[in-house]
Amino acid sequence: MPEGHTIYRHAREHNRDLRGHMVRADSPQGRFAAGAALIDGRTLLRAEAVGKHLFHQYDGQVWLHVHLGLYGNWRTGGPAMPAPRGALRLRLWTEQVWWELRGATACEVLTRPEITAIRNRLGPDPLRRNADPERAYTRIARSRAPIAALLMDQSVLAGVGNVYRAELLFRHGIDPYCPGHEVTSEQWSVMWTDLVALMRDGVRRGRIVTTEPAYRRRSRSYVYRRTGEPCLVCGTPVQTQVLLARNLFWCPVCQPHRATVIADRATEIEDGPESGAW
DNA sequence: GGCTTATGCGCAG
DNA sequence: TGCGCCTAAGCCA
Repeated sequence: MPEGHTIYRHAREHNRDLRGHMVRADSPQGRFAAGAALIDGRTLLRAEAVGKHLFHQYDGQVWLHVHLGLYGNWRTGGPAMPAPRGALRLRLWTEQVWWELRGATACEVLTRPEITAIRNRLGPDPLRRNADPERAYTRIARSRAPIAALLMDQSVLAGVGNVYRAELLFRHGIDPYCPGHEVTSEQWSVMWTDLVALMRDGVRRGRIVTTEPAYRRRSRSYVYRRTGEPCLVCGTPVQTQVLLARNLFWCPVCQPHRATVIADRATEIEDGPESGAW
């Protein structure tokens, strides 16, 4: 599931497999033929994830930008490369390994200024060590938009998708419709710390798991895609509503309207007997 | 095997 | 606001 943790893993694996190697590239589907021709035969200097964006830097000032969108996916294997199947947008390979890209929203060769422009429009990425949570909070604190919408806005926060959004709000007892400016600095600080831990855990596992161990056998998530099912904590049916064309999931009891209760719940979770697992 | 739904985002209008 | 992307997991038969 391509939220930030997935892209971060891809970048890490591309560095492991391709960095420092002369990389062959083609586009059996033909849609990226010109771009693949530009990459073919160059050495990968570095792969890097920023939010949900993946960048490859090749020698000769050639940059590849990939955004998986909803359907995109990478597959890998090697050394023998299989015959092309389906709409295969891009293949990258060396003597030892191959990578296949299908269904991506964006797959393009860009110039350095274009790469910089993409990076500049992204908010802080919780998976990056130097990320500044205050940059996100500045946007949140001056917005009347629902916090659920702000968390998905990649210019506020980079790498968070629908799953982390829903689960983070549940874990902190926050009503998804709480306006950004009602979220206090203290609350944001706790949420950010939790989000960093959740996303790092996602990188480690290769999947999103947000429930505490006590609930984990019943579900990997508290509310995401659990419409109508009982809330793991209080039993109330999980609610769904479409917000900005995306499904929003929440528990109306555990996520009361606004601030006061939030601190209590966050503490409860952090002090839980199983919290060491994070 | 078929059907439904989905993690995202840019674009048309 | 709704569509296109065109894959894959999860579900049902």
